[in-house]
Amino acid sequence: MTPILHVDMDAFYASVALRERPDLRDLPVAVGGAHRGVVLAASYPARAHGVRSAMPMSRARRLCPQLVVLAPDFELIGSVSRAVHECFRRITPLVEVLSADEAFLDVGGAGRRLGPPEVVAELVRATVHDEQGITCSVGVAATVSVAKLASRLAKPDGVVVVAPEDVPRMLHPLDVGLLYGVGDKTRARLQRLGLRTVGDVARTPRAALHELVGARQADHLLALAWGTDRGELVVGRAPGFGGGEPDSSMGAQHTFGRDVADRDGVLRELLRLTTSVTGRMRGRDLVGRTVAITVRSTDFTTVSRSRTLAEPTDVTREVYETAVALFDALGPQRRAVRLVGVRVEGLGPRGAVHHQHVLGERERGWSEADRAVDRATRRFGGAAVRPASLL
DNA sequence: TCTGGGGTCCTAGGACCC
DNA sequence: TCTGGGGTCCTAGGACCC
Repeated sequence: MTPILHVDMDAFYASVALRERPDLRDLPVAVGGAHRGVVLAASYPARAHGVRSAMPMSRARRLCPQLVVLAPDFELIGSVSRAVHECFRRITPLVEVLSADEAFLDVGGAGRRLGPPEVVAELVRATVHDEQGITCSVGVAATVSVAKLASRLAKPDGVVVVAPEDVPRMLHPLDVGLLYGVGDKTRARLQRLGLRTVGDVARTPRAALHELVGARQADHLLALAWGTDRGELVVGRAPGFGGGEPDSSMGAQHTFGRDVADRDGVLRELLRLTTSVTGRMRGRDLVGRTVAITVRSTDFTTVSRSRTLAEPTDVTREVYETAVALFDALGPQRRAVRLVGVRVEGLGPRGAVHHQHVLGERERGWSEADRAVDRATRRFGGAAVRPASLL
């Protein structure tokens, strides 16, 4: 059994923002959209007022009227994230990146060089703090899910080590909602049946749990509840954060500042979103076969529709026309639209596509037009070239 | 000014095929 | 002609994670 570290930045987006604004350090700060947005991260003073991430910003402001709201600087966040991942890889090459601010480190090999896991954990924390000026917390355990729980218990700015023999004692009193994969809905379902703690789940017969949440989820929960999930890392992982397999879908969605009642307004946004998605696809030489749209109405009801094409594509025009057809097939909108989204699924490398038929004149023309736009965008920026209807 | 935006995975039914 | 049984693809929705 090799020790695994789970490293998790403390209030990452907020910490990055506060690095630029040290004058706000002791004030309640939230990063997120000021309008119709949610809290992406809350500083610890803000948390003291009950502000949490994923909370609507309007609610956060009610809880804490003096809350300082900052817009996220995604470029800065991305560069700090890459730098932090680099710190990890200097300590061990065995890094599985989970997201911008989280990773697992297998320090079995580094142990010989650097010492026992708790010493390596402190080394990681000191390095990140010295180089990036932000704090993180580290959990140490033999499996990934226990390490992840341990880092949570270590927050903020600490280390928690869980020895294998301590796993049940440490896990079983915890709320089931802390298990990876148990969100609000599953937690409520389990609670209705009297399963409140991890220990309650651990002691439930497999067959009974199968009935409750399905076979797959049941096996998953039992493994987590006993701390017997995987102990090997998938090095790389998380596309965009450090390699790994390409995405299997790419999409974009937008919540309107004010709900939109007219078709043209929705289609304009669909075109903007499609342009962004297919541009990203071409940038990574990916094509996809299934086009999906999401439409959320004023009353928050959300529908999705998808259509699989005969051939994979990265052509803006094709994806857009499919998206419009899917939208129109919904019929006249009875309620104003709050959000629309476009997603292309079933992605694969462009080179691997064998065309069943010779590309028609029309398709080839649009494909070349897209590439010309991409070149111009690279040279002159995104504002330089855009569809006429977006001007 | 209740409820963002980027994803992944699972389920379940129907079509279709052998 | 009392009706199997997989496997795969497609679609819609839902839950979850960061």
